[in-house]
Amino acid sequence: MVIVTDDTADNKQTMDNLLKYIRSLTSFSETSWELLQPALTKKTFKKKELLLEQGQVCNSLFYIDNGYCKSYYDIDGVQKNTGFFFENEIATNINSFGSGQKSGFNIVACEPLIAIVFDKDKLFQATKQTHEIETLGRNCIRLFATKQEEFSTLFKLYSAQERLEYLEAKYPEMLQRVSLSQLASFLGVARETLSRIRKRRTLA
Amino acid sequence: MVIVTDDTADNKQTMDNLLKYIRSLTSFSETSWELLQPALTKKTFKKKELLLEQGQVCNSLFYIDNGYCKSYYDIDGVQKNTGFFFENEIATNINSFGSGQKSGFNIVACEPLIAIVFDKDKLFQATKQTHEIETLGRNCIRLFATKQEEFSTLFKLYSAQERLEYLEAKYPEMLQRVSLSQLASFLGVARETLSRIRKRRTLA
DNA sequence: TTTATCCTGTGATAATAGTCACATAATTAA
DNA sequence: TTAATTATGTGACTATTATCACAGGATAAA
Repeated sequence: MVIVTDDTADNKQTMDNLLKYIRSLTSFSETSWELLQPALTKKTFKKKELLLEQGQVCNSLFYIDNGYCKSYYDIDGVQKNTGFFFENEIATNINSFGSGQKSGFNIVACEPLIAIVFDKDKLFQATKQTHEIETLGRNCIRLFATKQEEFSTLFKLYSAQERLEYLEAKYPEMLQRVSLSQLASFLGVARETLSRIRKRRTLA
Repeated sequence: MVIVTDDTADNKQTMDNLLKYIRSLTSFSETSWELLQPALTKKTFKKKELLLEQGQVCNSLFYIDNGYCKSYYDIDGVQKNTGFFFENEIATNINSFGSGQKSGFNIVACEPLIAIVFDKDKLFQATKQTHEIETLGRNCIRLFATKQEEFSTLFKLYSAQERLEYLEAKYPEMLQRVSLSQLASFLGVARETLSRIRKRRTLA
């Protein structure tokens, strides 16, 4: 028995994953998919490799096929994490991408990463061809907005411990894959504090 | 000299404001503007009147022409503010509007409010007619996402005092128009704490 | 394997923020 | 105008979190 595992087959799988993701968001014809192709490039990143660097303009959307990445600000040499992006999510700086302003944060691969990069200019070309691509874009941004709103609300409504419990309930994968110190930064608490909160919870 | 101040003139002014706002976001032809009309209704709200109620599905976008409103969660009878929306902003629950899920929060007029309501179904009809309306929608959501991201980042990067200073620098209008106790909730601190932070700052 | 690096846990202490109580000021309604 | 309501300031005290220091464990690289 021969199992095909060459690059071509891998690429096909990755592209299939993306199409499946897209179709989970909106109806998407074969024609739209063909029109979208010129905007797409498969790309791999090594662990710790930057997808986006602070000070640069973000001209890409990154569909995460495998691995995960995070966004972070560098504040006086300390990394403050603001988001984690796993499989079947889009990572980007939506503000920089949309407005052309410089990005205030970095995006870095936390594991070896397989992504499909959407080129902004080519995507906008494709967008003009069909409503489906435009609708896709709108839905992607809406999901992004919803998530941001969700996390910003977390801080207004809940204590650090409640925020942790929320993530445990709603994003268990994040807890599994992200280290305590990385998560602490995202939750806006010191790692020591998160360690103690976790201990309190396992005792109680 | 006769100054025309009847309803018709008022409506025209409000509509003109909206068109100006739209054209600040994207190019928008007279044709698109005409196509959009069926989706629009001018509406006024009294102070404390609800634009959106928790548990209802949000089927509207509210362009704020005059006055301001806020979004808040009711947690055990206590109002926790999550957003303020002033003139030339769009207030809505983007998640509920986009997904059809019930809203988890309320939106209420904090002053007598003049708004233009976008009806969802009619807006979607209009969206199919021209790319410009779809692009407008995408830009509105992007602005919304950017703002949510900005505020959620605030909590991860800054202390309560730094968050206040950020608002003072970037959204001075909010400080002017929103009372201390309302703002405290938005900043995720007790009103007493915000009062003391403010005192510390005026002394220093 | 061995070293180096990173991650986690924990004590001690300081800083920050929350809660309760109450006085006063400001605003709104009668 | 007066009364009622709402908003703010502040003291006292408690709770939570940050910071520093250091030890031990896990992981990765040589």
